[in-house]
Amino acid sequence: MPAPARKAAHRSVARSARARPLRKSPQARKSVERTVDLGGLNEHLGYFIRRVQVWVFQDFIRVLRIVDISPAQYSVLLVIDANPGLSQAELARTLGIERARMVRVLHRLDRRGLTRRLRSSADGRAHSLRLTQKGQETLRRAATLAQTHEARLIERLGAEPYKAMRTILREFRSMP
Amino acid sequence: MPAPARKAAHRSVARSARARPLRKSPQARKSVERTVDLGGLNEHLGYFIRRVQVWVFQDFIRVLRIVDISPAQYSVLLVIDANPGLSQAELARTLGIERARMVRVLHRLDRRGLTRRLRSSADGRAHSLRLTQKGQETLRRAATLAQTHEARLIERLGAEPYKAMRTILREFRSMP
DNA sequence: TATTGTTATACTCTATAACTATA
DNA sequence: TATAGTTATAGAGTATAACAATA
Repeated sequence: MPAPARKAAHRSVARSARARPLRKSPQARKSVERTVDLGGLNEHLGYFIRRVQVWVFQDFIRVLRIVDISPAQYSVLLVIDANPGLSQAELARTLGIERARMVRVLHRLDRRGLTRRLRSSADGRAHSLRLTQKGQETLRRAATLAQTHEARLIERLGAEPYKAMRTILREFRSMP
Repeated sequence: MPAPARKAAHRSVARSARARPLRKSPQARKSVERTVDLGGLNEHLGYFIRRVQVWVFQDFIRVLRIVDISPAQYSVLLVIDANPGLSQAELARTLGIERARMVRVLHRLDRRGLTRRLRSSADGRAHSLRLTQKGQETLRRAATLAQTHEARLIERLGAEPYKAMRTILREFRSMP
């Protein structure tokens, strides 16, 4: 359910300190550039959650570019793989993606030959979702790359903080 | 730098268990609806980070609807307030928002009379950003509401996990 | 009546390229 | 040559409403 990004762009905050003449103007404005104060933002966890989340998506997209699978597509493939035959509505509710949005996501995966939509035998309205052979192969390749991404996240957060966040957030997920 | 949402929509995963006849079809498909397996997604912290982040934005937007301030706008107001006179480029880099995107954000805040863009005396190219009187008042009201949101997040995560994540993520932020 | 898949509309956000005016 | 502000464009995501077929 993410917002893919094409390229790593955002960097901000900590810019690589580059040596420069550093003119002594009244406020020495230029030298301040690297130390902008976040102000009250420091008191909002949501801001920092957003920053990590953006980093995660950018890294994920970069690492999985070879297979051209976005975070949203990856989540869809994994859930179909784990629940063959489930419907679009079930899938959408599970991942928190709008039903209307899911239609396009699946259209695209179908066009690429990664998924199939069969008429459900139990419910005439519903589609029964499956991965194709190619879909399973692509998922396998994607999963390997996704592990690389995960390793980078662990390295970046530190093993202990990573485990701590895992415990905390998997709990959060199941809440009402 | 967020993606505002109009209304709380996403719910998914844990649906309020509703009593139902529960027909005993071969796979009892319907009863499965509430227990769709996330599969390999369980091994990706990024997925859970994304879910909390979405919750945070939705809650923030809902709580601050009275003042009509989005997460992105709020972050912009806070940073300008803490660094009066900074330029658009500095602001954009600090928050990880594209320079081009920042133009529109500030246009809108200017139109609402919350911010001002003055010509910088030090650099003829740059704008010197300030909050107006109205901007400061709006920020004050927004900050009060944002504290309400923060309290909800703490309640939702638990005080200890909240503090733990705060420590972890504020560290993450300053990394290269 | 409610749900499923679908189409359509409006808006936000990201990424990119290009232009101008300054430095 | 590089940077600041700007405009424009393409694509993805979100929120909503509405519709036909089916339950």
